Amino acid sequence: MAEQEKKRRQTRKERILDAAEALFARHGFEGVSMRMVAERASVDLALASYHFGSKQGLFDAVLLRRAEVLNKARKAALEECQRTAGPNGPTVEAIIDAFLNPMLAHGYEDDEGWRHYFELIGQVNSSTEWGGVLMTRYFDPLVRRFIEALEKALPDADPADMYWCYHFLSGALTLTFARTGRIDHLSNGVCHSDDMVGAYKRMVPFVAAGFRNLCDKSGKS
Amino acid sequence: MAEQEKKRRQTRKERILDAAEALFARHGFEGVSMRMVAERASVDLALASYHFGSKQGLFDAVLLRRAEVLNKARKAALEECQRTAGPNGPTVEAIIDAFLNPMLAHGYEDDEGWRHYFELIGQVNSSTEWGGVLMTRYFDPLVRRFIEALEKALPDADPADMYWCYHFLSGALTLTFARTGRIDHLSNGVCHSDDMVGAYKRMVPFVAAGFRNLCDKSGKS
DNA sequence: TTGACTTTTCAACGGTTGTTGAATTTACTC
DNA sequence: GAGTAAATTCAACAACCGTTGAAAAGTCAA
Repeated sequence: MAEQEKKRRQTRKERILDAAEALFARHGFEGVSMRMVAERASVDLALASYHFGSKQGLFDAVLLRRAEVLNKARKAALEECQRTAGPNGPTVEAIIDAFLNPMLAHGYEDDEGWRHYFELIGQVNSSTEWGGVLMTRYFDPLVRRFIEALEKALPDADPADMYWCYHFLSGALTLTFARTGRIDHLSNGVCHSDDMVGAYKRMVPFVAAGFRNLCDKSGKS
Repeated sequence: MAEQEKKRRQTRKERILDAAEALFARHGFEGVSMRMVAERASVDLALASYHFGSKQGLFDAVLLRRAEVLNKARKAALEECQRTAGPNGPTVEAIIDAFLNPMLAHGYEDDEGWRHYFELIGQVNSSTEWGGVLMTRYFDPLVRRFIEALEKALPDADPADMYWCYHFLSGALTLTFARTGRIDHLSNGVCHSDDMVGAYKRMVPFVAAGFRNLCDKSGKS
């Protein structure tokens, strides 16, 4: 009973979040009006302000909602691959896989919400206005734990090299999952933005090779 | 005389372009008003509409202005490295270097205009709204020539692998040159977004190793 | 200086923006 | 059913938006 009531209450609120997510992803923060959100959510204009305080509050709520889910999934994947690893800890590939796989597990096909969310992340991540603060607040704490794991897998790596390598990974990752359609045009249909499995299977060895080349001093001259 | 007059005419027009470039880079297309541009350029509001037709026309002009310069520099660098290469053509590293070096040559330090431009490119590239069409129109024709060169350096590569590798490169590149400040926060000051030389020196071997790992079948099992 | 032209300014248009206070409806407890 | 608080609607605010037509200023050739 209280369940049914809660469902109803969340229905409107989450409809607003879903609508805002889709619109912010496509048009950016300033390109979306509260009226567009309200109309898409089939809701009165004033309701979004009531629930989230302001347009900025709505934007933050959209960003935070799935960040928590994704962080939990990544944390679990990292701990899992650390538990099943040998005495030397997980390999570079296994750590990168634990970082990427949770995104694929939720977002690689039907789920419209996650697709919009990654589209939004792609924009926020490469925005000077918000990229420096929002991404830091939401994702960096866990990212540091992934980098620590990588430092164990690549013992005598220069920390600066390590951070730059992660930065390259971050750029490739967010652009790919944003699914902008660029690769479709460039490749004349040979590759598809929506082929997340194909992208994922190539991204892991690509960045792993990059990490190894820069951060693995043991096998080099 | 006609020179001096032309200087004056271009002064206002280019002041508008510079102002728009800086503002679009930071706040995006919708986040900038013609009044903001006019004020920053110390110019009447109506003048921007007069010179560029519309806000969209101004945006396109900003994007196109330096795209032409960059494309010419890249084209020259590619042809130069092909001319000085051996009979087998240039190496992967040399081709990637020809792609990255022109950006560094202009934008790695003082030049405020180029810094704003790369900041803008970072946003446009990862935008679903414009990334698919604008970047294609302005940059893809030359990108295809770079990919052709890479296909000669990596003869038996799967074209799909090649396009995905370039896509990863594109993501890493645009994010890095956008200088969002993310890596400063993440690394607690160990790395700096403004250290373009450091980023460049690491990016070339990073992506070259990725290309080799995916596209070089000759040396693998 | 006259005349033709481009550039710049001024003022204003209709339309959209985010937010809010008050009124209304809904949900649930006692 | 009365009472309470949350949820939703309505109407309106002042501020800002991009664009434009007409007037003014500037430029240069003849």
